Amino acid sequence: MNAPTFRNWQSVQDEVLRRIHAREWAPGDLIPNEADLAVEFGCARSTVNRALRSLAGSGLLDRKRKAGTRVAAQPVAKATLDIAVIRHEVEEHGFKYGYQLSVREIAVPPLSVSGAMKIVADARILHVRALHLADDEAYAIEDRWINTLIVPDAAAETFQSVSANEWLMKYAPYTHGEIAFSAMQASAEDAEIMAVPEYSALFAMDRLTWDGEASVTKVRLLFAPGYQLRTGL
Amino acid sequence: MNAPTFRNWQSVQDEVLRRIHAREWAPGDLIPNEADLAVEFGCARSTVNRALRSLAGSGLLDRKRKAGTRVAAQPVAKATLDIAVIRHEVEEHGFKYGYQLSVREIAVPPLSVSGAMKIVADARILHVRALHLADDEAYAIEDRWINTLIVPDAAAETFQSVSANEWLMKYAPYTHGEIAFSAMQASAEDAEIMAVPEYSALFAMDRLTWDGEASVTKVRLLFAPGYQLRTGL
DNA sequence: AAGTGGTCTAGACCACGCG
DNA sequence: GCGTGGTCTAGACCACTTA
Repeated sequence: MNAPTFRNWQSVQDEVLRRIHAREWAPGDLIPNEADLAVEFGCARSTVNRALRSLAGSGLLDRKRKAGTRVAAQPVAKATLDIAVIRHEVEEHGFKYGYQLSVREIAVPPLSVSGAMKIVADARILHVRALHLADDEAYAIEDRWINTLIVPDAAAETFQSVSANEWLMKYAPYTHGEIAFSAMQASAEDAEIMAVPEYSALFAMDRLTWDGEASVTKVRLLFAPGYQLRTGL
Repeated sequence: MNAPTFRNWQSVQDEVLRRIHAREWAPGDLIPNEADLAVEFGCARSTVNRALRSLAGSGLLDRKRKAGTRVAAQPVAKATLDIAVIRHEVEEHGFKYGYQLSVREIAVPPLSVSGAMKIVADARILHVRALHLADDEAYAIEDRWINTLIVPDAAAETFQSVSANEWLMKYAPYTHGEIAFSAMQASAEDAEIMAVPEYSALFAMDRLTWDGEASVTKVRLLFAPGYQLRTGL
């Protein structure tokens, strides 16, 4: 029954997980502090800290100075999604990637776009629409507005062979952004482009990225029916 | 031009971000090793390590032993989603939460379910269907199968006042799981339950959780039209 | 006021994986 | 082989928060 010593932070983490799982530490319970656990586990406090901090990061523990560490009563599952360049996503699934540019214009965006991007309502910026294909079938429609005041280089790009999706990832760094997922009915136009029935349910991903205070780009990706965004828990 | 010293790992991280952003370190570039950076920044190597490890975790750097640290050429954006209990989600938006159980039965699941859960095809397990409401309007339909071999306590729960969604979060720990998001057309039945037009586009979240080798529960949540899953980047 | 987690340090050893 | 990141240690100081 003598505890083996734990030699690395992952084994400490595993042991903590085991105790939570075995209900030795039930949801809501206060667990021993780092110093005590370090003694018990036979390792340095920083090792315990690393393990517990990581678990707190994944939502399983709630930590507060002075108050101590508690097992989360209602663990909020944290799922991490990897949002890659579409071409890579398609090729990783073993399909042939295709790309068709349909619109490239300098235009005044709708108010919903200029408002979200915090640019003056009558500013003319770059608008790009394109279709991404997997094995010659529609994969996703990209509808994007690019703030050419912030990314002037984009104005020189034709986006005929390299998608804006890919180009921006490489040449337009951002400091932060927002992303939203939803389900949308295909418009008549979208349905025709994708060659799917009208009112099909499409998976929508809306992204808005910022460079400091200035918006970089706003994009809506509409994925063909059947698309799934997956990850582990 | 004399470099200020960096006193904590976040300021080191900010400086590294600045350099990447300013293209002093371009995508694909090899950056100095930890020891050198520690000297330059006037801090301990472990501080630099913490900063770089964190950036690698968010996909902005690629690190390999011996090969060193490179700025990611195609940064894969990592978005972290917080999947909370539905009741909390609704209440946080300021709505009144409601819940209606519609089905609670012991039944043989369809093959798609028993297959995914890796249970024998004719096993009878617990099936629950329920509607979650926000301000008396349909918010989400929950359709869930619970492996009562693994979670025997669930068989004693009526789920009449506490949703399975909430109960399981508290009493059925899991070691890992999978989650998938997609868009689906509302079936006639779903549309009626939610009081929305047939074929509306619904946001679907499928989750399957495991306790070691055994499946715990499989759930599909269908969210009413308009639902958005949001997060930062 | 005092206990807790958050972080930094300086040094050390190790595992991986290029060359 | 050997340079790199990955990690551990023992000790220290600090910031936050609760009692």
